[in-house]
Amino acid sequence: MMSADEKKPYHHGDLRDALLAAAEAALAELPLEDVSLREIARRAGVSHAAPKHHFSSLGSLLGEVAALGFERFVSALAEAADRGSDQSPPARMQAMGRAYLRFSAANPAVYGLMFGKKEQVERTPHLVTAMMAAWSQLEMQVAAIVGSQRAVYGATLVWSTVHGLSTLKLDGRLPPHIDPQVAIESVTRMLIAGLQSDT
Amino acid sequence: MMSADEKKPYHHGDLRDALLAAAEAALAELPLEDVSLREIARRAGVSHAAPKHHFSSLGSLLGEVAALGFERFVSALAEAADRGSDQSPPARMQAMGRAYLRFSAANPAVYGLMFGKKEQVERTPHLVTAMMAAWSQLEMQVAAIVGSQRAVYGATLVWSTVHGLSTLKLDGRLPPHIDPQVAIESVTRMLIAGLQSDT
DNA sequence: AAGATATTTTTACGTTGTAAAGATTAGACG
DNA sequence: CGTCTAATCTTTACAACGTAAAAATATCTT
Repeated sequence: MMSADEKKPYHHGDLRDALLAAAEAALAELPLEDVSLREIARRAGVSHAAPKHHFSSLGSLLGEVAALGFERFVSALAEAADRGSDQSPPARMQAMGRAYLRFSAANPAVYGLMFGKKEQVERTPHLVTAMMAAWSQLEMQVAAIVGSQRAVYGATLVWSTVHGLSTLKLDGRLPPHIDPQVAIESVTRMLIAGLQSDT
Repeated sequence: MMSADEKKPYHHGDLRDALLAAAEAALAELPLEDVSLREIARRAGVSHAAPKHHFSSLGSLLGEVAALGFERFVSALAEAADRGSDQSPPARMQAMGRAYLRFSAANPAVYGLMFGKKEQVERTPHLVTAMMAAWSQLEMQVAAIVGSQRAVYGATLVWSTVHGLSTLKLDGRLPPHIDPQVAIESVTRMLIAGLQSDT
């Protein structure tokens, strides 16, 4: 008995989810370097070695957090695309660009995990499939603009650009006189022009 | 007496440079997470606390390494631009894009430091000025294509894209069927088209 | 030559990730 | 209903880290 989503079925509670939640909370509050296994365990109210039975290492825990991040990420972009489903493909693309930047700004630490800022993030199978889903989503949107032939490198262009802008901003590598909110608009505009010009 | 750039003026040697060299060597051989202060000191043949008098912390040492990296980076791009000084601005731009990717591929760890992959990299004054020099260089090249009016956001587009492609590649976030060597060509081509289309 | 100063080592503390051994409790089975 | 087994959690332990302070050593100045 005792279905998986009820609250305290076991000895202490279903620690696995509690640890993932604690990890996300820690990531939201602390600098990335301070998000340790022991800190996460502390927040979940268990001893520092308790996570061992649910995650073989800190890396596998963070890998799972990154995978969940990718899933929320895909949802956020899909929602943006759906909201503009009556618009032209380029307009949808621009909406997705905005949503992308909004996600990275709202979840800087998780975004960092997703894109490999922390070395020790394990490539969980879950993470790999979530990454692939994100890529497929983008490629489809780009295909609607340039055709499936050129979608691969078109998607590479788009993702590189939006990811680059996000990370430059998050890591403080953008000159101070540049407003990312403004930048994303002009950048996506030029981006789409570049896509369309490619015969 | 004893000018600053002569070799062994002090007690043990000029440790400062030795530490910087040891750090770069360690970065070239070890995963970023294993590049510790103690490991660097070990390689320089001194005790683990010796660096304290030359660098107040690991972060300040790495900050200096990043600054030196930016200087080599600027040189590499400048060389690429100079070699094509008889070509059109767009062709120069493309050459710089190639050089950019080549640098990041040849110095992955230092590149990571330069762009904030490791949290604890201190924003040394030296680092800040080196970063600004890199930005100015790019902005000038872009201005040659789109005019100084639109150079700011044009440069943002270009840097975002090339940085994004570099990091996606270095962090293994690019789908396996994409060849970065090929990608940089088509990406810069579309990029330049996008720049020029922006009226 | 001797004192002052800069440099390096030794020692120490609190932190981390991970492993192994011990305790505790839930679920299965008789 | 009681006992046994296996999963879960805690305790304990170890090697590594960054940083600080104290002790030692060599250099520079006078």
